[in-house]
Amino acid sequence: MASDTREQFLDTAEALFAERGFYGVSIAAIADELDLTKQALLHHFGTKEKLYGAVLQRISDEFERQLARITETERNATGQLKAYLMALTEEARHRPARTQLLMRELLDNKRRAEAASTWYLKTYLETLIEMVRAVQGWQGATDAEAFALVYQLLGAINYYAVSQPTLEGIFGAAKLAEIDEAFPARLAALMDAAFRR
Amino acid sequence: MASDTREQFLDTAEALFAERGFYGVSIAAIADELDLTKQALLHHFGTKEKLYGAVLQRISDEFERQLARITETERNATGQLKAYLMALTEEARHRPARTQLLMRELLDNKRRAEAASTWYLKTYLETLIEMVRAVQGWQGATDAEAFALVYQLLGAINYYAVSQPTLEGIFGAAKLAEIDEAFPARLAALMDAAFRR
DNA sequence: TTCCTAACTTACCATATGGTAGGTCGTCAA
DNA sequence: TTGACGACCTACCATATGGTAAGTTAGGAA
Repeated sequence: MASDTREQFLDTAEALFAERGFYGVSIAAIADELDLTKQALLHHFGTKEKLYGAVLQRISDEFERQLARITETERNATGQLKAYLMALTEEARHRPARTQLLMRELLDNKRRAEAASTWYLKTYLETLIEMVRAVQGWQGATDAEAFALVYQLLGAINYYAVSQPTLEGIFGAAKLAEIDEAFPARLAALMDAAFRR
Repeated sequence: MASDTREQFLDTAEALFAERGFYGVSIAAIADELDLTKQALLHHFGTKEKLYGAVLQRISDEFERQLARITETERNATGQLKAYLMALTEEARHRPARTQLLMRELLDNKRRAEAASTWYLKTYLETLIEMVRAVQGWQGATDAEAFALVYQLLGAINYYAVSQPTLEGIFGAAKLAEIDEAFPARLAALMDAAFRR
């Protein structure tokens, strides 16, 4: 099927870009993975940049869907925020590539500075700030305070997620598994402590 | 002076690698910055990989020195850990390139998987875990718990540091300055909350 | 049957890249 | 004065890369 190939391109591109970064991957390498030529890829996406953009777009869409799903499910604000951040942790653990890619994007963003690459964060962050505001004791917080809180938690989650391979290299798989088990509980504790005011 | 050129190469290499990543920078570009040819660079460092290694090495050395300095200065354990993490925040803010570079290294590490690139983290993390253990109420913590705590705080700090340019793009310089001011206090609060047990 | 289009392919190209080979030149010790 | 050496440079090269040009082929509409 036609759109099937396109989707497969997006999958492999996402995985490879996450692993090696934009400059670390050639379009030929991506195409090879599917036993196609790079011209097939160019046929679908035009340029390498556009392919990369399409990968980000797809992630952004899924992000928004996920956030929406949780705000609908959970009732109270604190629960929502907590549930969302824990879901993010879970997601980051079992699909690390995505988190890696976004971290790279964060790093490269300055140069590739079109507004196009920040959209996915803006509304997302604003939603989270709103959620903090709804937490007991945080109604009066300034934007900056609410942002700082939420960003610190995001940092705790994403930094850890991205470190997995390196940590495995340092401590070994067994030790990492232990840490991996302790992490969510510690995170929950951190969140509770952070919300208290 | 001879070693002066070498040091200058390290400086520019560090800045450029931080900004664009290993594959995003050519050795010619680095040399250009100093009005030298890439052969001058190769003369000093042999290969691009070795240059990169030298950059990391230098950072690692300074890291260790800084950690040592603080463990000597501060007396009680909680104060040490807190002081160190706040210093890290400060450092990350006014020298973001370094933090960026280490974040990239974290991401690329899997592929460039020689032990050589993890050394700088291992002893460093172990020291921090020891410090957590010395905090009141944390003596009985498992390695995994202490690690999780410390890593969550490192994540909060580094993720934020690395996000500066992107955040400026999203919120504008004025808003970012506000956030930047609120951040340390929130971080201190988060740490206090996290230590309490 | 004919025609059009999407989904590819092979050929080709300009440019960039990391690295080698072999110099030049100034400084400093013998 | 000479000779060695470090710090550079010019010339060169094989390879990889993103992208263009010009096909080929299968399938569906007219």
